[in-house]
Amino acid sequence: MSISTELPSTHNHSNCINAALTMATQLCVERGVQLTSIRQQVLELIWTNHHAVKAYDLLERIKPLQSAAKPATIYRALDFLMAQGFIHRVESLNAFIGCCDLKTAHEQLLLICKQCKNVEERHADVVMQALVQELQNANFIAHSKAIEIQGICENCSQTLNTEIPA
Amino acid sequence: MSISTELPSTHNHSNCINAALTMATQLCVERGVQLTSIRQQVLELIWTNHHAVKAYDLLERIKPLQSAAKPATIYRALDFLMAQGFIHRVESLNAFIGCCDLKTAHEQLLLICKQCKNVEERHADVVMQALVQELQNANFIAHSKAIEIQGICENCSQTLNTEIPA
DNA sequence: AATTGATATGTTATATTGTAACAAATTAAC
DNA sequence: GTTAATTTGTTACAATATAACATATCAATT
Repeated sequence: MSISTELPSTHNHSNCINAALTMATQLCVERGVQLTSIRQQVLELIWTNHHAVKAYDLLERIKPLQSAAKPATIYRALDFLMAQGFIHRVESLNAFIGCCDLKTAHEQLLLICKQCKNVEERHADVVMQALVQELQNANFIAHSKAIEIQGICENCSQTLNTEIPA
Repeated sequence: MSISTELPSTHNHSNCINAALTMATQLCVERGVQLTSIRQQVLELIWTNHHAVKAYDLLERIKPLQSAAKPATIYRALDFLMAQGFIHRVESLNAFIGCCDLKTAHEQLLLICKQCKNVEERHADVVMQALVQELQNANFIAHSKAIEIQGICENCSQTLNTEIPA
């Protein structure tokens, strides 16, 4: 049995990378902050695919480019990218993904596929509105919201279904 | 300025502890699994209050009772207690809390107060229903759901409001 | 161009969180 | 009582993250 570890073939990933980098560059100019080469390299490495990436994997991957890189190098870049909203931390994986929606910067739903490791970010406005209402009911002042769902994505469950004989 | 780190005075915490231990004991009998003394002690230590507790803090706290305790001692007990649904892992804190709702065992909303460190578990049925619908829309098969909100709880924001002069 | 202040990076060391692997002990079932 | 399964002890280490301080870079002003 083969297992899908890819996104649908309709997905042209270079579009994702280009859009993210262009947008980040533009926003940094607007905000008067510096997208230094280390920060840009880390952002590009995170955007290698739609998997969540671990800090120490980033460290290994950046070493050919930045031979002096140490853990702090990566964590500082990650802190910057998170502060700017360019990436998300996936709490349940201790890992990081690129943010797919830099314009609205809503906090969103993360669908984490255990099979292919892709993480999909969804708007889920209905869920978010219900959540905001519930937080009001609780008189809770939210600073950050993380909704992380672990399971099997559509693509993987279809692949499994069609490849396992009855 | 004083800062509240307590629950409202209406809260009688020994009720929480007793209920949790009684229920856990009963469920272990029903399920034919062993609530050994280590496991029970860890569960009690988690229920010391409504804060999320870190594994290594539990290790320090259990040492007077179990002098041979090592990290694995704690992590095994935590694994057991999670498998039985007696505790939750708080992903965004790398910490653990007692589950307040052993009967229904719904996955719930965690409200994490940065001020007093208490973690409140809420049913939030509307949110959960919206979430289930959204997951159906996405054709995502969920195995676990974590909704973790960081912020300031009702009690702390009231305390702050009344104690900071205008 | 030199000075300054702010920001970013280099570097070392260490803290924190979590697991693997195998031996020994305990418990439950026969 | 013997056996099989489960639990615990123990050692070692892997993986994740931060503290602290030195150095370098950059941009704005003298």
